[in-house]
Amino acid sequence: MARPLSEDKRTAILEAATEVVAMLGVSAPTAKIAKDAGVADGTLFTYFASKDELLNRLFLELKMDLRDAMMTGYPAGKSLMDRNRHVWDRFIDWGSAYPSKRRAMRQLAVSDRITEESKRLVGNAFGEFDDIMRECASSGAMRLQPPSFVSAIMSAIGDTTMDFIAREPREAKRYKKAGFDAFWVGVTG
Amino acid sequence: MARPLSEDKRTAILEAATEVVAMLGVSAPTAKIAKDAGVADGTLFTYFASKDELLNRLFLELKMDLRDAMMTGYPAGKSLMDRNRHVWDRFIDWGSAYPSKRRAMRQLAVSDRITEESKRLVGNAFGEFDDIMRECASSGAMRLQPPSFVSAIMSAIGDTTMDFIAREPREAKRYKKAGFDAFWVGVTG
Amino acid sequence: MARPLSEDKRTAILEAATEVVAMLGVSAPTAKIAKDAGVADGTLFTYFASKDELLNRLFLELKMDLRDAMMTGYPAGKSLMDRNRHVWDRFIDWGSAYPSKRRAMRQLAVSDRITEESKRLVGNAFGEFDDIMRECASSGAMRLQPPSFVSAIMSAIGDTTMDFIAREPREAKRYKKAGFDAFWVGVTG
Amino acid sequence: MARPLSEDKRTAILEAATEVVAMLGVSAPTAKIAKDAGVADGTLFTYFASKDELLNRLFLELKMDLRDAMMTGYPAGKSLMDRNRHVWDRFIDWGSAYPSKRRAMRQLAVSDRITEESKRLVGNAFGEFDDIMRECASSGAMRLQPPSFVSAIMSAIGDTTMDFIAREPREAKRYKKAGFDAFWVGVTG
DNA sequence: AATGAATGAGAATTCATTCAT
DNA sequence: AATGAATGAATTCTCATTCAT
Repeated sequence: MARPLSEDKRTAILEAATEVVAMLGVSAPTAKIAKDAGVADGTLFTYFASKDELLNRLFLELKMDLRDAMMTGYPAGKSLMDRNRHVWDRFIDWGSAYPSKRRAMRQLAVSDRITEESKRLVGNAFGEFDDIMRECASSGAMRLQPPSFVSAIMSAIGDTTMDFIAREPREAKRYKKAGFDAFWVGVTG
Repeated sequence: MARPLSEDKRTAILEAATEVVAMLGVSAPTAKIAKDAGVADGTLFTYFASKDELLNRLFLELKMDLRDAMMTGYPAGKSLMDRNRHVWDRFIDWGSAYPSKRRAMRQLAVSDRITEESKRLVGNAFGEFDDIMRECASSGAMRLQPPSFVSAIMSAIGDTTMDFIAREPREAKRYKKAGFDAFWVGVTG
Repeated sequence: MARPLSEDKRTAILEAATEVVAMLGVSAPTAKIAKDAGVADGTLFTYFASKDELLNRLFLELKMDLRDAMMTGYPAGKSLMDRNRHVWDRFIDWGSAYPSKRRAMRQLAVSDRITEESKRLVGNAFGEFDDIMRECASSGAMRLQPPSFVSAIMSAIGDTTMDFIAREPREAKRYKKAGFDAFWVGVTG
Repeated sequence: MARPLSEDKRTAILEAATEVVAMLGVSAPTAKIAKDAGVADGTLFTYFASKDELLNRLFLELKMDLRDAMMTGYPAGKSLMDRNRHVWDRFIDWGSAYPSKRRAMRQLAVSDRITEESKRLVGNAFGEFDDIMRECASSGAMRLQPPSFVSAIMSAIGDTTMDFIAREPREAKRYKKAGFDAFWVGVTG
């Protein structure tokens, strides 16, 4: 091997892609991504075989990043609500701290370029939340629903909450609490 | 007058656009839309000055269509929950009956081609739901939140619910009820 | 015949074409010409079979208009120089009075859409100037040249003169005289 | 560096553009220019950002080419008439030798796609002729005119002369002399 | 491996002309 | 005859991908 692939370049491409996709959607030109990443147009394709591969990979990395954020410092021994709130808080904080990641993720999620395989992989990676959700929904309105549904509802309310926080950052705390309450009461109540 | 602009053609273009945008996103080629609508490439532009105008108009029409569906048969005199459930049911039914409209609407909603003006118009048109939401949230976790937040949460949970129904149509009834309960309890509980 | 062609409409189209071609060149859209003329897009084609026919006809009309202007009040009995100056003055005055006609004529003249036939017709119509030019060039530098060459030189100097007058209208008189002198001395001197 | 921009390709595009614009005017399709230049459609746009840029650049290059031709071998020490005739001869020879360049230049000159900036640049480049023209016109009919007017008249007579030479190449010598005489006498006489 | 020029298949419009009304 | 909607070929420019250097 003449020169090994550089992890730095790969990361730079993914980071540039995050910004550019957040801004321009999935139709963002690879040339712009390459330029913002500080590499040549062609170089992008030595790291990702095609634009679709880049987008799918980006989707996965963003999702993993979010999952890691949500699980960091997970208070395994604490009460159900504490654990749930931990996940929720990390979720909202991640989205507030990295608005581009969130916007990019959303663009990718509705795009037809994300393969079923990618979605499956993400589903697996988020499987660990199913246990929490199962526990949450052991009684209440969600009692008979699959944990993935509960999980999706949390995600949906979380997204909405982040939208409002993005628009009114000063009310972040209030929305963050209200969103969680709506979810928690709705699911366990 | 020569040939008047044909309402049929306009509708055909919007319907074709709905399908094509649902499938391919906002980057769907106008040529494909025109072809599916059964008109010539150029004809599309006598009905809509540009692709952006078409997309914005489509967004508005879809939103109005949804609003009308939600308000049809609104049981003004009934209990808050009945009225709320009416809106919810119509929302879910609309999304289930017209999956393309729903998918197209979602593509448009995240796209940067929808102008602020369009969003404002939609906001106005959905203003009547604010009153309902305000009433819903007169007590409970959402007590101090703006009605638009409550409304957005209902929309988010509804979307999630429709996703699951689309994937498991046989469980439609169950998801529809569970989604509503999660919302209702979460907001009023 | 149901309704006779209207001379007014024909004239309106030609006048609109003059303005539009002056401004946008021969690639000016027929739709714009029609609109400015106050007629429908299709109507233009009942008066002129094609855009090319319109352009050629316009070219001819403009040239005839110029020729008529140059010959109006021609002082047949006066001296050679007086007659020549008359033609020159009318030429410059016409161009100054109708800058659009002049610009349109120039656009048409360099365009590949004017047929040889049109050019021939114009040549014939300007044939009467050949006699004058022949007389002018009976001695001097132009002695042995065809009158059409002398004529073309007058036209060229005239055009240049009009360009400068258009740019510095206050110096109109000076340029007009200087241009004539250059021509007259150059040809007869 | 990867493949450097090829001066050959750039030149090929400009040469193809010269021919095609001479033949079809400024509305000549870029696809035809690219094809004639032996490059792909898209390649044209890596050398020129837009068609307008290509046209402006072509205009400049043609003008510079003409200026260089006119100044090559300029007999600085010789008499005013000799120097003037030198410029004239080179002018006519250039136009006769490169009829496409001349036609293209004319198309561009009347087109509205040439920017004021381009015209200004050309004006500067031809400024050195002003000195010659000033000297020419130090007495005679043009005594009180700006050198640019004298220069424009030379250009106009030259153009006319070239037109006639193009139509009757056998009389080239005669027209060339007659044209010069008309100019020279007209300006200095 | 890295570069960026080269490619050519689209993409959104435009527009002369036709034709239903 | 007049209208203006309908047509579809043509146009400029973009962009994912390839490949010479």
